[in-house]
Amino acid sequence: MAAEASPAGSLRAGFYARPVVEVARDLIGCVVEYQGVSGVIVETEAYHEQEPACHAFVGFTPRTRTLFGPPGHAYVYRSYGIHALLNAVSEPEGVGAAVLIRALQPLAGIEEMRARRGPIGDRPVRDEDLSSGPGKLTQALGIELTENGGDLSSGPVRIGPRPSSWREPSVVAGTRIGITKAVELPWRFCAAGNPHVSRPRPSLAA
DNA sequence: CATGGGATTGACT
DNA sequence: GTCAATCCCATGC
Repeated sequence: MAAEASPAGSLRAGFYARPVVEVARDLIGCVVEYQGVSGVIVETEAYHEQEPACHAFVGFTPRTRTLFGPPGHAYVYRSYGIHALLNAVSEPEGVGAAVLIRALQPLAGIEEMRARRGPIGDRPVRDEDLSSGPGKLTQALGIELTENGGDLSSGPVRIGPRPSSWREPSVVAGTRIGITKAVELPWRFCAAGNPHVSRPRPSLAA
């Protein structure tokens, strides 16, 4: 389904209140914006409380509180003690599920992203490496744990519909990255052939 | 209260 | 290819 915009330019809450795998696929091509810096989503993964790779698998705890809350809110958590990872809470309230935003194609504020990200060693970060990973994109946008729980249609972190300049992207599915449980589920979605997708690139077509 | 494990990244052999 | 950094929080004693 096409992403429906509200008058304010963000996605409607109902967009997220659907099966999380559908939301993950449909978020490809949508825009994440934070304090004037933005990018088009080119890679996502779905997580659901009924499979063990999802944080919500353990049930309702202080950590998973946001995951069980209303859809259309941000779930931001720290990974490996270093990186903040951004998710969009999905499914109806009471169901623990979210879409991990894994990569963006920079849209606005590219120099600000480069300043936050680089340099690596003595070189500036290449455009295709600015936000080609879940930790990279939150660093590039400046998103931290304080944004956990924010409303994605009215809060500081916003997700809006596909830019009019973008055609509907061709989406490729594959298995999720960096997990040790439920590794077989094909719940990773990427914009086909897009250079801003993280490694490894998938090969299966959806 | 102590321990252990990450939905990652970048540096290094 | 290997490996460490470093924080939150779930789990177990």
